[in-house]
Amino acid sequence: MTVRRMDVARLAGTSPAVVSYVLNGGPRPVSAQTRARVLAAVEQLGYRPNGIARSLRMSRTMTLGLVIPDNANPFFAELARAIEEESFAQGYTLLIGNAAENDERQTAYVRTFLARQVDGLFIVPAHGPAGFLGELDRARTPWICLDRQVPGAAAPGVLVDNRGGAYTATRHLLDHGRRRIACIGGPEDVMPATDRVSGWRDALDEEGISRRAMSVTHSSFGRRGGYGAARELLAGPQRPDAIFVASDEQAVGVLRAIAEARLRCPDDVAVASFDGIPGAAYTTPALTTMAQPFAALGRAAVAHLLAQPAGPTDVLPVALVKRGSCGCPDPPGGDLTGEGAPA
Amino acid sequence: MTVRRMDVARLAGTSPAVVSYVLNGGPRPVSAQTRARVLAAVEQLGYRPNGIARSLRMSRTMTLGLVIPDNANPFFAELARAIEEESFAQGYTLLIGNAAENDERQTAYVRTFLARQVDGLFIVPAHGPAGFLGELDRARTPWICLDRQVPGAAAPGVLVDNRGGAYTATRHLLDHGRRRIACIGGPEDVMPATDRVSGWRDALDEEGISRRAMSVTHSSFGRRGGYGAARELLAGPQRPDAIFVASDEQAVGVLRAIAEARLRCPDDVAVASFDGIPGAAYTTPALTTMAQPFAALGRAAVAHLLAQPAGPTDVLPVALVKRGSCGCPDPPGGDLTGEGAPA
DNA sequence: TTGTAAGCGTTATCAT
DNA sequence: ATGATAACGCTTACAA
Repeated sequence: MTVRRMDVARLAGTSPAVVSYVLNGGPRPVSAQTRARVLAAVEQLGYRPNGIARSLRMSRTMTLGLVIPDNANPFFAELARAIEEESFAQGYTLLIGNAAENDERQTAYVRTFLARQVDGLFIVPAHGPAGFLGELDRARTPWICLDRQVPGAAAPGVLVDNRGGAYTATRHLLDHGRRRIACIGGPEDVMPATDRVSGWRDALDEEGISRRAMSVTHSSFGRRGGYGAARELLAGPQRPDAIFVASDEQAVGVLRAIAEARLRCPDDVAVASFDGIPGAAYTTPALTTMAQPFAALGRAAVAHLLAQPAGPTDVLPVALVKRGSCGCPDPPGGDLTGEGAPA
Repeated sequence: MTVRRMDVARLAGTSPAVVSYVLNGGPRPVSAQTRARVLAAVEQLGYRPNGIARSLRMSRTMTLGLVIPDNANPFFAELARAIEEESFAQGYTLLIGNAAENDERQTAYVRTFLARQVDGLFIVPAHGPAGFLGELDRARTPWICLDRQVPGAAAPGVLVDNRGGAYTATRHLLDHGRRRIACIGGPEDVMPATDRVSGWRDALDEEGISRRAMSVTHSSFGRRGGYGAARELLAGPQRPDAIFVASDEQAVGVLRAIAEARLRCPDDVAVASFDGIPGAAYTTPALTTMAQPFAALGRAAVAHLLAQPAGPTDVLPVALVKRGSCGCPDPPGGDLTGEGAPA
């Protein structure tokens, strides 16, 4: 059908194996003369090795899989980007599956990725049931969790310091003199969000602020969730003078709600959030946020997955990025952080 | 090594071929009894067919490849999302390669995707040289261009009505009574941007506005490019009362520049842009934009790629979405358009 | 209705 | 240094 390795061998007047040795640089030496003839034949015929056949033979595909809950969410998109970057650097192609917050799709992706014999699997478990675990337990494929841990399984993962980061952000709001600091968290039981709520609480506890004065609102992730939660919060009896928001994406909605309520940020209500997505640098005012180390996360994730045997769960630090929403001076033109490349 | 089809056959007391017939529902019928035994054996052994071997045999991988110039750009991210969605619906897995605006990476991705025997390839050609063409000409793999056309090759593609859309947006600005409508385009020679500049010019021509009064600034795509271009424009001698911006992403930067110049949008300077990315609904004010039909683009792209023989280039319409930046009432809480799902 | 066997294109292990 | 040949795991045509 297409041009096969044997065709090249024939044209070069040698055997198929030698063609492989030339193309793969081993494992056996080839005389310079034959090598030249082979290369010429490859060029002439436009021969391209069939990676599928190679994978079958080698039982390695040089492919990794990543399943994320929702690629419309900039945080996951950025995480995927970082992992793709590092995978590419390591010679792997990355398969990305978008579960769209749907356990069936999540499981379907794990299944097809496994069927495609990926060499490893990254999973950011969607909120809710984890049917994919059933697919994984029989398989020999290594896999790790990212961003969150899945309740049942004891798979290692790569996480960030959610609690400590939230503490730092809230502490910074306190340092700006804010005292009535509300919290807009994620859905009730989603892991990174609950840890962030804990960090916020730690900071207020330390300051001796009574728990009764601590307002926590649970909202879905996403701009809309943040918008809705903030609307209620701002219309309530005890208007906060600051809000710690569990994600940048929600914070974008919060900013919008503040503007619609004819309040000013940061003057009336200061805001600090979490994630450090690129878009956080270009809101008005720009968002003060705990930036996740995306590039480092990508490197850690790939290294962790490929490591044999797998090490314990990695916890990476997050960094406070001060911009206008907390009351710090708003850097002009957004800052360089997270600037998208031209296109 | 792992559990093979033959192991299942042995346990079920039948032949390997029958196992295939059961699992693939054909091509030959299997008695209900044997079918049950096979299924039980599959379940008991946790057998999962090896997709690589299957692909090799079938010379079909049920995989499509997509190469985009820059996945940090929300427009391409959204396009990728739409294509992934439709590919998944059609039973295909999508391989996404991020060229990072680098022709070498672009070519590398085309090469590896071809080596992996993808059944088809979508390419959004990066600005600049197109080394990937060399990889493609020998290959039998079908491929199409998206968003832009590549100068050399005569590959069909799926595009949108850039010129007409830009005309509509500019016309809308004129209808708001604006007359000094500047244009912030993309890099000099990038196709969709030049067409959009043409559409803007069409509208002003029609209105009888002299070409000398038409200010066009070329900037890189991305927020930073838009920000920089707008800064200069607003500091210039003849401040425009409206700006047509070639992409939403640039428009975000433009909005920021307007705010920093202590001007108000839309009162002092109205803005309309192009693409309809989700983020455009959550700026302050929200962006009036020509929305690309992402879902339809995804469907058209997949259908086009899989169609044999390939049809002519598709051109899809774009739709004016009126929000606050042009002077129309700003819908509260952003509108539903492009709302990210929770995560 | 079921068993057998020939490939798919590669790599690696034999001999030579 | 090189030429045959046996897998890798699957699908399907053909024989029984």
